[in-house]
Amino acid sequence: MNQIPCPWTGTKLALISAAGALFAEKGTKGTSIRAIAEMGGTNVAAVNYHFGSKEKLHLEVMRYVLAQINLTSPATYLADPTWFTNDTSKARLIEQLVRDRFAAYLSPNQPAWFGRFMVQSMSNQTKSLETVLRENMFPEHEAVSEIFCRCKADMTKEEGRLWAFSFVSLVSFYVFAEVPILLIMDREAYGSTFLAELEAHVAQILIRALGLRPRTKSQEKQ
Amino acid sequence: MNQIPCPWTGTKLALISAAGALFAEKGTKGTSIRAIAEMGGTNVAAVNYHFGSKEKLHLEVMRYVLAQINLTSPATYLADPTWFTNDTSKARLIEQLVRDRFAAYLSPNQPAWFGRFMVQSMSNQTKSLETVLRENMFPEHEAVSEIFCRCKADMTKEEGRLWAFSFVSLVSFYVFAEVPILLIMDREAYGSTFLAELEAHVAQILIRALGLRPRTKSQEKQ
DNA sequence: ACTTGATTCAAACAAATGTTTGATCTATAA
DNA sequence: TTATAGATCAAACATTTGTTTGAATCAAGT
Repeated sequence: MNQIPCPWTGTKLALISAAGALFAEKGTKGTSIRAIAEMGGTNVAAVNYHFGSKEKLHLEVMRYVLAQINLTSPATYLADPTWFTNDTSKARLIEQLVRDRFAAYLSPNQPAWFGRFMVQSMSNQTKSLETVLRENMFPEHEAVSEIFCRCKADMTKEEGRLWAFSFVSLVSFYVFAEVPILLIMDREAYGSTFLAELEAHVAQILIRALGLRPRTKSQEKQ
Repeated sequence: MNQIPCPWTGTKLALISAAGALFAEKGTKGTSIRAIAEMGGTNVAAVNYHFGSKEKLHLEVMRYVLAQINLTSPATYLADPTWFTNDTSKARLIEQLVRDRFAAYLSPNQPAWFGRFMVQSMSNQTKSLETVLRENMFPEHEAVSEIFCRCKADMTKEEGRLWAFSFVSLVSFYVFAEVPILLIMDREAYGSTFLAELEAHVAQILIRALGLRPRTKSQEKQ
């Protein structure tokens, strides 16, 4: 059978997976190269051989995660003007954006450490972070801003950016504050029905705040 | 002159301040006791003498920050039923809540490391975190939930908790993602006028999402 | 079989880590 | 002054850290 071309295979992939899981749990500083090597089923020297250093491995894990989550690019929606023809359609787009994010970072289909790893990486100022921000996050954020600009009349570019921040914050909070949230809600983990509730809640806030005409009762039921 | 009673003085205070600033920047694991001692103007042994261990110092810094930010307890607003008499008043309460949070974590009056330190502490699961959560954050969150319950008809306790999460997320994102945000907005730091814009933006989202009657144009001008 | 280049490994390296020790300093009270 | 308890300090402790080294192993090509 044909092999899907993937830049991460064998030992490199094993190290990235191990490092990702450990970085997510204990932080970059908190996990040793020895722990990574052991979980990856290889030797202490492997990390420096394959990646050059611990920090370069960290950068590679970030790239790997961003490639794997395969978030539908907001620019895709932007290219289809039919989304912006009426309020109902705009509302559906917002729901879709929220659904995409939840799927990317909180879906049970994803390795559990994806979300926490990104949060850990975001909250520490490193060169790796700035690199990844410029490569991936900035263009994505601009696209989301543009979407919000088109969803509400008289919205400036700058206001659009603030809406994009609010959008991201509402979703990523459930990754960032997973521990306190689960403690407060008295749950072991995010279940799929709970995630669906959260998704609906977040989408509703944005849709109403944007002043998009809410769907009728019958549509809501469906 | 009378001295205000404060459990943190002298060397202990110097160590807490130094540790807080360093923890905020580099994380708990990323800062050494030696660095803390040097910045605190004392010796390496001081940390273990005054606090017992690095982790106990971390817990003490959390307690210190929560005591210093002196966030107006949401329970205070809850105790005054006049807030909930009409939509305009409810909207003012939401604005007040947002203002309180911004003042607590992003105001230039506060040491710059307060916010980043709390974010760092929240995103790593430690015993210290769980202790502080139970001591301070849980009751506070319950109060915020209750406020939201009273701001919108037919809101269940569980829905109120989700609203409280959304409220906290919208504000704390500007602390958590300070680095990316400043890069995107092309600024050196949060200025007071920019903070005012953010405050207004967040408050507006919540007020509109709650369906509270927006104030009239003349009131907005004022 | 031999060569070559890439990969793996055990061992060692220097530097940095959190913590402990025992002496020294300081201030208060007898 | 002397005694005492608390605070500070330089030094040392045992681990752990990221990284390097050089030999061993493997796979593929000639």
